[in-house]
Amino acid sequence: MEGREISKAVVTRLPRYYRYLEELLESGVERISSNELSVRMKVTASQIRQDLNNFGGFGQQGYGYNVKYLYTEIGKILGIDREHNLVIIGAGNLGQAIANYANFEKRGFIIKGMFDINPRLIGLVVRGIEIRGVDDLEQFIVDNNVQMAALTIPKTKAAEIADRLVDAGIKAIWNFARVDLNVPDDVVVENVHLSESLMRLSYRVCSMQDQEERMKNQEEGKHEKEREHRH
Amino acid sequence: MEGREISKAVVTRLPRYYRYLEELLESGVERISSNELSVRMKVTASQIRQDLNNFGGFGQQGYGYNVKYLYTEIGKILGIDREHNLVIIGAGNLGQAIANYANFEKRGFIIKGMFDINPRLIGLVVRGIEIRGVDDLEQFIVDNNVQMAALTIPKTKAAEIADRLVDAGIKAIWNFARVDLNVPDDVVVENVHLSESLMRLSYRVCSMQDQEERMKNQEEGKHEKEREHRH
DNA sequence: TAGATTGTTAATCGATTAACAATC
DNA sequence: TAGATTGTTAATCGATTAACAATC
Repeated sequence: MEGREISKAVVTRLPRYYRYLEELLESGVERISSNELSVRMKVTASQIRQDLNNFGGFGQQGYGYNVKYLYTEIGKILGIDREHNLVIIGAGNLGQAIANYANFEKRGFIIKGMFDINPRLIGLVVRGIEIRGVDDLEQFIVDNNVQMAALTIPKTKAAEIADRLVDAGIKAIWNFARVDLNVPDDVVVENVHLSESLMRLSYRVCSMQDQEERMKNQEEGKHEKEREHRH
Repeated sequence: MEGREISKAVVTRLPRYYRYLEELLESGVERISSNELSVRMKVTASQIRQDLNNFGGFGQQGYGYNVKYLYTEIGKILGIDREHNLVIIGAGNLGQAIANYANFEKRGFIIKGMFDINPRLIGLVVRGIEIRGVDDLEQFIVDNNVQMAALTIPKTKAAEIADRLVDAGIKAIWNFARVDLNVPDDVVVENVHLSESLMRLSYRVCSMQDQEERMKNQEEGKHEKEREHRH
């Protein structure tokens, strides 16, 4: 049962719905139609209804969607209602940034431990969490029932650590290292490749410039022609 | 001319090609066929050829692609061959993580300045860059010919700062704040919504668990039936 | 030349949008 | 009840894959 596979595109959009519903909730909006929401989010109402109906009928004809109810339901779908025990591997700036992001705890992501290879970091305390050496790693994961790991270490060490995490029973890796990890089918990896993100930005700003350049040249070409005509 | 619009999906994949080509280059591989590359990258050879041919014919029949040439050309397409002056707004852990990521400079992204609102951070020096107060912001952007800004501040301040950046002439915003920014058409925004990324991971690990649960139940159901049959 | 592999066209697949009957 | 808006089916659009002629 429940055989339908949810497309990747839909999963990508779910957290964005969640965020907009949170904003609506905070500003005291009780109900919203797919049409109103579509205007705010700059997507089609049709897409919103299609997306939501992958998971069930959360709305009511003639009324729309109850904001609080829909918010809660999407939270359940995303697994935000459960608790996820997390370790952070790599206690550099990025690892610490994640550790300090308080909102994560609010959503059920509990940082159980931080690890690093650098002996100068080991023993330091960030947000009440002691930074440990990676020797402990496997035992710690088992003892603390850790399910997820954020990987904020250089790519050179990432593959090796990922293997150890998987062997220790980790089921989800949030990968910030600049490599694609090879893991078994029952382990999920979510990549945050910051350098790729920055390159996309670079591509887009450059192609925007090129476009403006072309339009300007076109303008000049027109003027050129006009001048020619006058001769 | 050059009127064909490149699809978002293609742009997303380009930096990944770039990364794989870099690896090949580093390991001394001179030439590669779309087929070999497709195996490494776990995509179809057809997709690789289609993607690349959006920008021109970089390969040669019977030979494949010259790794170094293709790497350079994709670099040009991504704008990595040019220099981009960058400021970081928000000098917290995340801002510092970006400032410390040396690779960015290697690819032509030059961090001209860092800014923060927190007076306790102002005056500190990170990687040789002094953290400034935001009063300076507009003047600094103009004086230093800054084109891009990384926004690593809380969502409450993000919209206001984004407006100021745009007014000062910024053309690209790398947005880490948990909001969608409203900017004019000629300004590009690349979002890195970490909380959404983590929720996607959560979704996927939960649906993986559910799936395994279902399979287990199915197994048990089968055994149940077998037991019934024996009676 | 023969073999390999591209560039490109055509076929397929999936995702998005439109439309509307169902129903609150 | 009448009006509004969903849930869902059908139509459209775009992206991916397959196939193959061109050509190195």
